[in-house]
Amino acid sequence: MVLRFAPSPTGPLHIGGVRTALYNYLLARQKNGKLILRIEDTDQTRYVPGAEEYIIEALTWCGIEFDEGPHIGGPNAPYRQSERKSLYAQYAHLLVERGWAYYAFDTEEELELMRKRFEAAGIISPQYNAITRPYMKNSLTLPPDEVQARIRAEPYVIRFLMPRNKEVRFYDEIRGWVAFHTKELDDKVLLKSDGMPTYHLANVVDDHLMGVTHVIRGEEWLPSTPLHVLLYEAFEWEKPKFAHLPLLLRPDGGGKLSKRDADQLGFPVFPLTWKDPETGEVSVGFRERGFLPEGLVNYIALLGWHPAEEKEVFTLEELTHSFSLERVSRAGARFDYEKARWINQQHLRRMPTSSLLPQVRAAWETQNLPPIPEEKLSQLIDLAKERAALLPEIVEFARSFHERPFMPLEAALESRLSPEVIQHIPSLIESLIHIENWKAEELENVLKNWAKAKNISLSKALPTLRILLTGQHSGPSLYKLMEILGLEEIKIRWQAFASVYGVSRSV
RNA sequence: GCCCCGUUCGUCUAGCCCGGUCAGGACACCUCUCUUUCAAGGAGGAAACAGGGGUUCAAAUCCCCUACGGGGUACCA
Repeated sequence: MVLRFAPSPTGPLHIGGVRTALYNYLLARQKNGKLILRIEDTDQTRYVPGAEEYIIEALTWCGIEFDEGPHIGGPNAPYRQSERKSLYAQYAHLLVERGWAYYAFDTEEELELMRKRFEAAGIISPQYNAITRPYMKNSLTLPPDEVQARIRAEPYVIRFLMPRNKEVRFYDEIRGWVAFHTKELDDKVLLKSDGMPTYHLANVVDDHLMGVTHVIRGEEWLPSTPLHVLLYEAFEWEKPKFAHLPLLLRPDGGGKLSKRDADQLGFPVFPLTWKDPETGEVSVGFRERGFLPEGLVNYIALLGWHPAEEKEVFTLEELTHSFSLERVSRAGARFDYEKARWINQQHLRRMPTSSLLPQVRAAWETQNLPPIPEEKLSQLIDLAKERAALLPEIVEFARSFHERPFMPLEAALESRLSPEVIQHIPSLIESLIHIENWKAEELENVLKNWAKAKNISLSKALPTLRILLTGQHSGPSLYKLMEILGLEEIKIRWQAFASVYGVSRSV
């Protein structure tokens, strides 16, 4: 089983592309097959610098690894179609020889003229086909000697000679039998005037040459599949199996998720942040938003595929075992950011703190936050990961805890303070000093005894204590937080509070 | 316009191929519960077979039509 992912380096890979790559990857791993990355850069006018590197980095981040590709080489090198350019012409000419294709010399203006003329005659969208072909300048209408002269003297394209009236049927692994009629299809250009192949020629030639057995791609390719099927026939090659994945739709369902939606939607559509080299525009990626690759991959796997069991949280490894094309659905799926967050949260909770540590540490440093001991950061991650959906929430929690509360407090926090509780804090500090076993459990005992002794309810005391110690009105267990804070820091924070709020006795 | 693909809770979907369970799960939402708080957790709730015709004792499931949505219709992929 040989599969491939064949993106075009015209910009950042969006999330739909990641899913296509993912499904190819899952199948390749599951069946012990081979996965090839092929760069389809046959349109030189749409080339975007950095796009290829982006694609590779993004897929690598997701954990999608290839067996062959431009970044790692392989027996089928080169893997960029621009570097395979010389290859395609001979195949195009072979088709001409076999009568499946022909030369065409029409200029862009002439094509435009033809369209206008036929439109005026009442044809809705004129194509280069059996009807219009006889009126155009090509090797089927021009005398042979003129054709030869033109081939030598001017640019030309090679077009596929679409059979007049034939039904093309093929089996789609997801949709079942699909049929098209050739009378609806046109004479697609196979080889462009710059010598580059179009996608249609290049993907068929390369898939054949690289031994690809399964073509898994987006649904937008379904309408051109009959052409590809005919090409395999014309070449007398065995065709691969086809599977066309449902599209990833915008949350409103109004079309496929596209690059343009990135900014308006309020959530990323790219795996990594992308800066447009032309406009300088920046689109935030899932990685930068704080998604774990495991979370993102898990979520997008679920868009259009459903596991046989009732389970939703999967590692990449588990996905390779559970995935199957039979359970891919046919209808387009809308991207639900809330659920994506939830899935990510599940992964965050399962992730050992030790593997979260480097990532949090990295974010900590890029934000130039005050130094923090490894041990303490680790303890904070432990507490925070249970309640965070995205990585930055952990960083933010650790930061807000590590930094001393800003005094005076904001009015909203101030209003939650209980003066009665504050009166008794000095005596609490006194008790804390005598604790031998500085652990959350012991702190809980001491606090409870203190509250009892002072005849104040815990539900009144704890919020006030939390605010003056952490500057937050909610968060993880206060006992645990106090354990991490330590006696000295608690004293310091209490003093800072007391000096601003004028509590007479301080410790 | 034409061609192709699609249509089950707000969303992702199970069930459809091989007609017959209160149409199941998850996210989000609501209620209760636990908790010092916010989350998380636990319990419960509301919520869908696009419409119309057939076929059948029986249809979400098979057939046809309609509507709606999407994709394609380039010397773009």
